[in-house]
Amino acid sequence: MQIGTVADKTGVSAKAIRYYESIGLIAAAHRTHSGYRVYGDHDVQTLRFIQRARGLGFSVGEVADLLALWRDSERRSAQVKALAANHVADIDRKIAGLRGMRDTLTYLMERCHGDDRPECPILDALGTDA
Amino acid sequence: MQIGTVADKTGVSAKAIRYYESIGLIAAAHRTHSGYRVYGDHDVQTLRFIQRARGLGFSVGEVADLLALWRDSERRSAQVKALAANHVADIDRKIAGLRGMRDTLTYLMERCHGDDRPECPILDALGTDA
DNA sequence: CCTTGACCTTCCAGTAACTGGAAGGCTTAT
DNA sequence: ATAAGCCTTCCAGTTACTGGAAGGTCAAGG
Repeated sequence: MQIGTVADKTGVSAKAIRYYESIGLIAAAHRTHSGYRVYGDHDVQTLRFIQRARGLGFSVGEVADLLALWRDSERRSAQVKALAANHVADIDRKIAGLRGMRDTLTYLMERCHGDDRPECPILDALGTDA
Repeated sequence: MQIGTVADKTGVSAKAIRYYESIGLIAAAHRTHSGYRVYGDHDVQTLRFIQRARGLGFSVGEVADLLALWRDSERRSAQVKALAANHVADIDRKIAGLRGMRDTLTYLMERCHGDDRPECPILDALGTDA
């Protein structure tokens, strides 16, 4: 299989696959005599795993850890769960931050007439000395 | 006022102030004969505005728009409100994405024993062919 | 007068996780 | 022979800065 086929099968772009190889997230692919990368079903599995983990918001570094655990038959599920728990905590922090922004903005927007006049509590809130 | 004083007063780092100048978000500061940047209270106001807008998650480009509106006495509050509304929509999309991740992860975590055994539905979910 | 310390200056590199594009090689079909 | 559609590598750009190097400036102290 060439890289384009793998890209189609996994949803990971050819660019991204090369990138993952360059940073060592996946092993360097075998090459044809002319230098083309060659992949097998196993690589497709790995890239799907990566794609799903990235889709759940895990960083590439965390994905590397997850991959290692996935391959380690001696792993303790507690390790995986802990990794996931940390990630959920990260997500919760992000959500909390975004909700704070959202609440402030909607509060200000409710008070903004949103018409042809210049008065605007949103700008007032950003610009006051307080 | 030197840049360090302004940084202290506004919470914007000296590095960031120089960066904002370099990208044109703020005007180039006057200089002393020896090349030091000099600021006044007006600049402090502007940087506070920027800091607050960034704190609400507006991109630097959006902040530039907000600053222009802030300075424009002819502005229509509808413009400001529309900008804010777009940003809230962005935030909502981000929150929705994060919540989806969070829900999937907590669902899987609830089913993971999290003990010394290797079985783990989290890895299973990432690695299955489906 | 000289030094020390705390400022300031510019410029380069790095961050995360890729994407886009240029320049050029390979394969297969026409 | 050439065109289409792959593939290759390498460089640049994205966002919003931060860190650090190398060096100039200014006020205080010895």
